[in-house]
Amino acid sequence: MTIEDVAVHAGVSVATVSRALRGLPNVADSTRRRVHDAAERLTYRPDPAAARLAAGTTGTVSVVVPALDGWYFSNVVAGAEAVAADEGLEFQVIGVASPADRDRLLAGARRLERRTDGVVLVDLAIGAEQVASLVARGIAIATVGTRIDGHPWVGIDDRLVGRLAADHLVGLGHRHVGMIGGSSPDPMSGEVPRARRAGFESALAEHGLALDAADVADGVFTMEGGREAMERLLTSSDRPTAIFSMSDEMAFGALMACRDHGLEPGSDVSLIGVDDHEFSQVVDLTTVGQDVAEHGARAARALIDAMSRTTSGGDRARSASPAPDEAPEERFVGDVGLVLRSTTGPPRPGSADR
Amino acid sequence: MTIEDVAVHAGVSVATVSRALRGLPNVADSTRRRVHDAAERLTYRPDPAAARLAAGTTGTVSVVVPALDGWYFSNVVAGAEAVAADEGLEFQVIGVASPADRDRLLAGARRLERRTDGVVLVDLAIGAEQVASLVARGIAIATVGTRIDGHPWVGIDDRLVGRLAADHLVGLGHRHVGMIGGSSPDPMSGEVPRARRAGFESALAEHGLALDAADVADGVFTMEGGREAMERLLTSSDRPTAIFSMSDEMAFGALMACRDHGLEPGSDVSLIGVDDHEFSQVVDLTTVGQDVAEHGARAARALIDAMSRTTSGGDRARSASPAPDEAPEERFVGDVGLVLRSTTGPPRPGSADR
DNA sequence: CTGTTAGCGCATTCAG
DNA sequence: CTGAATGCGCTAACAG
Repeated sequence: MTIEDVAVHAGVSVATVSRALRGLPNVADSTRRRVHDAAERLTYRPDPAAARLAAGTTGTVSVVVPALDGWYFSNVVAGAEAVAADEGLEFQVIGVASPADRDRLLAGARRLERRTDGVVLVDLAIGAEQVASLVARGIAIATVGTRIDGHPWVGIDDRLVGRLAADHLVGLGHRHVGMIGGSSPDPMSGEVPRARRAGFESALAEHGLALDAADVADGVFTMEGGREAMERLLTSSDRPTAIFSMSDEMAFGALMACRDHGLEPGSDVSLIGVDDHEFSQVVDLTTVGQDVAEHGARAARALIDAMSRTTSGGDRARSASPAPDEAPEERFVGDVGLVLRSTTGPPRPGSADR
Repeated sequence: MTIEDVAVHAGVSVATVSRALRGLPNVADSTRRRVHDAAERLTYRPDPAAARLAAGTTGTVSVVVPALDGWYFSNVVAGAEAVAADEGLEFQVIGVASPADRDRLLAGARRLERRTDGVVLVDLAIGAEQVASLVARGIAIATVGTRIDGHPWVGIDDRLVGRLAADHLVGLGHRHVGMIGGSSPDPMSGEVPRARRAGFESALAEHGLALDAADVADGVFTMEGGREAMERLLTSSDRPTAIFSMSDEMAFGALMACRDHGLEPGSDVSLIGVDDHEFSQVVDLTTVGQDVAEHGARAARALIDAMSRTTSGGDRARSASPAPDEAPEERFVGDVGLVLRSTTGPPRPGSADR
C-alpha cells in the first residue's frame, strides 16, 4: 500500500497524490477529492520513515526534563504530548538526570541528532554555545521554567508564588515561618526556587518579618527530600509555627515527618505547598496551585510555531494562523492561586511568637 | 555526515560500515575498529529514518493503555520505556480511552500502521481477529493483565490479591466486610477485577463469611470513583466494618469519603487497597503491594524477544541470549505482598457483628 | 571477509 | 494545475 497504488487508483501521478494529501496548493479541487477517495478506499497511510527521509525533517518534537517521574514534569510532558498528537507529530521525552547527561545530550547524542525538529527544555539551564549548537543543527527551542533569551518561554510568576504563601501564613497570624525548598545539586535548582524564595522573603519583609537561615531546610524536590528537610526543621529547638514547602510532593514528605512527630498539620504546625497536586485534596493540603499541563501545552505550541516558521514560512497544512505576519507570543505566564485547605491555620495560642 | 563519509574516512565500503557499526558478523576485527574510529571522529549518527526505510522495520515498540494517567498505567509504561531505551528502540505510548478507540486503533489506524514493530497491550481485551490482524501485519504482541493465548503475558495472581486482603481483614476480627472495585463500563474491567473479587470471596467463604451484594460498590478505578463508591457504602444503614478497595487510588478517594463522614480509618472503619502507590505511605494506607514497573519491563523484554525471533532469527546485536534455542519465558507472574500500615485495625468493640 | 548494486516510499525540483 | 525524474541515507541480497 504505497503512494503509487493511490496514484494509480486515482489516475494521477504520485506527485499529485503527495500534494493533494498534504493539503498543498496547486491541486484542482476535483483532483484532490479523487485522491482522497482513493486513499480512503485503500486505507493508505504514508510511511513516516519515507516521508522523513525525503523531506529531511523528522516530524517529531522532544521534551527534555530533569526527571521522568515527579508530578511537575509528568504534567508538563502530558500537556506537550497532547498538542503534539493534535498536530500529528511524533513525540519523544528525554530524561536527563545529571548535568553530565544534559551536556552529553546537547552535544549531539543519538537521542536528538537527526531525530527531532524541536525541543522543549523544562527547567534546564544550558549554555549559550549549546543553544547555538541546537540552532545550528536546525532544532527549534522552547523553554518551561528556566528561560533562554530569544526563545519562547512559558512559566509562572514564581515570586508571586512565594508572596502568596507568605501573605497567607502571615495573615493567619504566624510570625515565625520556615521554608523547605530546592538545594543546589538538585536538577530543578536555578531560577525557580530562588524566585519563590525571593518572593516569600520580600513579602515577609513587608510584614516586618525575616526568614531565619535556621528555618530554611533545603532538599531535593521529592517526597523523601521534603521529609528529610521537615525532619530537620521539626527537631530544631525553636521551630517555626508555619512552613512553606516549595512543592506539594515535598509537602507530602513533610506531612509524614509531622506524623512521625505526632504533630497535627493545621493546628500544631501549618504547612503550605505549591502545585495543587491531585493528591493534595486527599491529605487536604493548602497550596498555591498552578496549571502545569497548560504550561507544557503552551510551550509545545510555541515550539511548533517556531518550527514551521523556520521551515521556510510554514507550509504545515491546517495551521490556521489568522495572520501569518503576526508576531508570535514569545512569553506565557500561567496563573497561580491560593487553594485553601486544612493544613494551614492560626498558630496555637501557646506557641512561641517572635 | 552520512555513512558514505565514514566509509571514505575508514577506507572501506558503505556496506562494511553498516555491518561494522551494527555489530554484524563477517567483519574483521581490525576493520571494525577502523570503522568505529572513523565514525567516532566524525560523530556520525545513522539516520533512523533511512535505516527504517531500508530495513523495512520501524525500530519502535508501542504500549497501548486504556488511560494515560493513573498510577498503574504510568508505572507499566515507565517500566517498558526503560527497557526500550536500554535496547535503543523508539518508544510510543498510545492511550485508548474507549472500546471504540481500541477497535479503531487495532483496525490499523495511523498510530500503528507502519509505525511499530510490536505492542504491549495493557489490560486490553481484544478479539481473535484483531490479534490475527496484528500478527498478519508483522506486529509482535505481549500483554500485561488481560492475557492473549499464544503471546507472552505478564501479570500477578489476582485471586491471591483478593485472598490476602480478605485474610488480613478477617484476621483482624472483621466479620462484615465490603468491597469497592471495577464496574463494567470501566476500561480496566475484565479479568482483573473479577479475579480479585473471586479470590476475596473464596477466602471469605473459607472463614464462613459471605460478601453481601449490598456491601459491594462498583466504580471506576480513580480517586473520584473510589470516593463515590465509598460514599455509597458509608451511607448504608448497616455498613461494613472493613473495606477492600481494588486499587490504592480508589482507596484515596475512599479516605476522603471517610473524612467527609468524620470517620477515622483504622479505628472507625478499616480500609485496605492494592498497589502500594507511593502516596500510600503518606496516608499510611494498608495495601497489597505489587511491582508494576517490573511488569512493564518484563512485558517489553518479552516483546522484544518475540520481535527478534520474528525477524528471521534475531540478528539484533548484543542480544546476548546464552542459548538461542531455549524456549522463551512466555509467562511472568509478579510478586504481591501485604503491606501493613495504619488504615486497618480490629473492629470497634461496639460495631455490629454478624 | 568485503564491495557492488538495487531499491525502501516519499518529497521535490523542473518541465510541461 | 500536473507529471517525470532525481535523490534522501541506509540495508540487503548478491557477487567476488
